[in-house]
Amino acid sequence: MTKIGIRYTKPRKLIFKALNHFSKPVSAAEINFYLKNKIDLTSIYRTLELMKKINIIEETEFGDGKKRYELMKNNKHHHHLVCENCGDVENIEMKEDNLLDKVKNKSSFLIKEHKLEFFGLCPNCQ
Amino acid sequence: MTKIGIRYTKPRKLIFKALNHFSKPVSAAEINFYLKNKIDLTSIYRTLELMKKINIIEETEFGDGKKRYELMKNNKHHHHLVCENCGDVENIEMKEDNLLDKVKNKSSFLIKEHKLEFFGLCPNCQ
DNA sequence: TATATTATTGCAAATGATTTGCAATATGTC
DNA sequence: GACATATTGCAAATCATTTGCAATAATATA
Repeated sequence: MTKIGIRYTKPRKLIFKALNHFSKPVSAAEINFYLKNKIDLTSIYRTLELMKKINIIEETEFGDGKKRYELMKNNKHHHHLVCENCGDVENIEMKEDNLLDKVKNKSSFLIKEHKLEFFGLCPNCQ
Repeated sequence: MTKIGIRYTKPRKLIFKALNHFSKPVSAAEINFYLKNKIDLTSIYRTLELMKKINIIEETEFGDGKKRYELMKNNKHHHHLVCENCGDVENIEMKEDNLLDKVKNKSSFLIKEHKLEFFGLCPNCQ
């Protein structure tokens, strides 16, 4: 009997490399462009889906109808500042335990994750 | 010379009524369904666009690829708890000045707005 | 009140992101 | 290296949203 498992293939390596290259959330199309079309968009989508499932990337949405993905470096979750003018993104980390505790007290939901994004103007665009 | 202006038409009244009926963010399709197809989807999209522009509704995304809209009651902005199982949504308000101040200090972005959403399981689905 | 002027609507078709089916290919195991 | 299975690329489908345009509705003015 042959073992089954997830394979670390050439396309997946490239997509991982691409994600690693960016330090901000990127769309499937951006990865595709960065990889010069070497990998089919479909495979990029499927790989991202997989990476999301095994929890090595995080998905974000900035409101323009495309999903963006980002490697979850050292398992630390962070938030984003998005420039409404040029689209530039800055990462931001913060202690948010207080906030989370507050919400957990207020609500009877069992909270698993949260998303916090800020929108405004980057230094260049102000 | 004829004056120009925004018209408060029948379709717009209905869409407003629909938004008012829901106490959570709803998609264009949900509004359309609620209004029993009386108003064309296109017009719903255009009206939502307009309402967003004149700042009477807020747009949210819960990560399933649809935009949702919600009336901005008494100008108070709030956040959401989304059940990952049944899709139910609970509104939540909180004092977040501390948080905002912190971010403003940490970053050189000029922050205009932010979105904060929580995901987990509602009481029924736990 | 009728008419003129401009805004808005509905329909059909276009677009853009993402997904699905499937045969061809690459991987890892024995 | 041969085999079993996972993965890929391509074409086509799907889903949300947008656009063009001629028909219609709303409002100001005669």
